[in-house]
Amino acid sequence: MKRQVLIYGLIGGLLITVLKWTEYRFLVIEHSIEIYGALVAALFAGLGIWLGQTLTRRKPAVILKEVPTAAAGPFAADEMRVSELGITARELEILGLIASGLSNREIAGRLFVSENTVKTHSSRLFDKLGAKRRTQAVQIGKTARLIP
Amino acid sequence: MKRQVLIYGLIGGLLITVLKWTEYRFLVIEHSIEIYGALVAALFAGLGIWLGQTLTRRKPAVILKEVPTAAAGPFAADEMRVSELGITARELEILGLIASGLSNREIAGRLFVSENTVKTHSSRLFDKLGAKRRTQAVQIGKTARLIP
DNA sequence: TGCAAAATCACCCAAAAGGGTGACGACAAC
DNA sequence: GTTGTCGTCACCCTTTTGGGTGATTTTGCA
Repeated sequence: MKRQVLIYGLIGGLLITVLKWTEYRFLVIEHSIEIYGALVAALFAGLGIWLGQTLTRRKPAVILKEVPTAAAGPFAADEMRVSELGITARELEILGLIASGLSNREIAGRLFVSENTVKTHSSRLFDKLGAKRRTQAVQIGKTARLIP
Repeated sequence: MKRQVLIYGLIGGLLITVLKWTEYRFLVIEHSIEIYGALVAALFAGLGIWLGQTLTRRKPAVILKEVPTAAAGPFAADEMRVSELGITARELEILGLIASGLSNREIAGRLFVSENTVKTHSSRLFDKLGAKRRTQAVQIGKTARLIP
């Protein structure tokens, strides 16, 4: 972050210098306001694009859409709460498989990983959900709309 | 969308007008190139930012927030299937407690019976449901509408 | 009243689940 | 280059769960 501020400052100074130079340069050539303006415009347009991309890079645009449950359409996990709880995609996946009644071994087989890995994931999952048992994790996950 | 295009057009026209005005205004006042440049710079920086954000915007993540199904009155177990499977009231009660995430010990405490009793009940329950685990029993119970 | 079903409990054993720790590689971010 | 997160896996140990067997008491109903 500090480096960025420094770089911005340097670029600013450079720009001012360039501007001063062009100013003197073109002031003697008279018919230059248009060119000058275009130059500045192009320059700052580029800077603006770069700024826009840089500063807003990581913020995902989220549109909340309320939908009546009605016909129980294709379920979509409440990403709000998922990220709130810091639950990863893998953990959510495993929560779903637990909810469908699979044992750790069966989950491991289905995901092509070791049983220990499944246990690690579920451990961390229970921690994040505040659950002591898989049944409790399922219950919490359902009321929090993490799983159907 | 059409409204937005219109508004953009209007803003553009307005900007052009303003620019023209400032151009004439400042051209007579001589020392105005800096102000003019700064204005154009700020303008195009803003435009650049807008462009950067617009052109590189990710598809907005649409989160479907399901509204709790209206009413969905007090749950009533499907007695048809209960009697079909030969599930007793006590067993159904225990299935509900299992689904709510309680351990056998906690269920025993809540029902004022021994843990062994709970285990026998749940054993017979799993047998009747064809479940090997409590999570599976919960899943089966839910799809069979034995529990909410 | 007597029987069958249901509910209760105990004991043993095996399997599954869970807690804790440590480690490693991949990968993105700063 | 360093840091942090994620996913992966192993090992050890405890708790929970489930299976099997047997037994006693309650209860609903014929």
